[in-house]
Amino acid sequence: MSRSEKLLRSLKLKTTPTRLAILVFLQTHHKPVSAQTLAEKLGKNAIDQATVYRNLTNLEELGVVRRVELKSNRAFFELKSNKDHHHIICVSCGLIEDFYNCNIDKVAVSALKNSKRFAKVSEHSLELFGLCKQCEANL
Amino acid sequence: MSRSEKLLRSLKLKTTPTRLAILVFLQTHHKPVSAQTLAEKLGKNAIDQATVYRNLTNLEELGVVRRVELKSNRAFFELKSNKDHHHIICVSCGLIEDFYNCNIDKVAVSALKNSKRFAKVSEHSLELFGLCKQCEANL
DNA sequence: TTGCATGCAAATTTTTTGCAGCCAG
DNA sequence: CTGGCTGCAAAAAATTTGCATGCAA
Repeated sequence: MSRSEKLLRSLKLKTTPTRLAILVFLQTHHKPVSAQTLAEKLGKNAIDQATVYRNLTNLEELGVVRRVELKSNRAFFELKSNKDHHHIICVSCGLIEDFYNCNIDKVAVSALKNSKRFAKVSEHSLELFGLCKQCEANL
Repeated sequence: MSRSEKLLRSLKLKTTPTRLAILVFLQTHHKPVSAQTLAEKLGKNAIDQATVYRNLTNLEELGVVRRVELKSNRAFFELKSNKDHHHIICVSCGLIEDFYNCNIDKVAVSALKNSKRFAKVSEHSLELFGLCKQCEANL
């Protein structure tokens, strides 16, 4: 039984080909993917976009998938990993890499200390935007 | 001459009532606003949404306005301030507060150090999500 | 068998674009 | 006067929903 299949079991979701394909794709591509890309790239007999959205939404609610905002009007999705990681994105070519060590705890504590109305921080989003070496060289 | 008017002058944009209204609104409400809200709330004779988007896009390109991602499919916009600030958002009621001290430089330097392909970081996005005291009390 | 999942189509929601007329400079 | 702005309407893009059928458990 594959890793994705086990995951579905543990989530008490049915192991359908579609769902499996989506999970495998996300596990293979270690970077955020748009719903559109998923709908297109999944096999020859493309999977319906509605199904893609439904599945992504489900998996997000179950805490398996994270919705990432990377500028543009599109939403991107990726598997949550145990490591709290973020992205560094090239504004010129769109290259995406992960990075770690965001040191958010200190920031969150300090933010709460300075706030009168907030009680706690449970999540955060953080993306860095810049230039990759190749794009910088071509400027 | 108002503050907004001066700003428009310095940007070499024409001082039209619409543009002025948008800027004044953003300067008054110190928090991110959706294009929809702007289009609705601006005076009795609402301003066309296309115009709102066009202006927001212009102002963003000119570096005056920042597009903020706050979950949901809508984009939010706010004036850029000289201070690099971020938001802490209540996931229950939507309350938004600003916070400062995000200490991004260290994070960026460390991310670049660990990356083989990236040359520099020029921007970043960071939002904290959590619960405000009131919502936590009502849980 | 039974209900969760899927495909298909259509509805929503959000943002962009074309075009003709208007107005600030 | 003139090019940049605007409103209106329509197009495009992104996401969600309804419904009948299909398939995993």
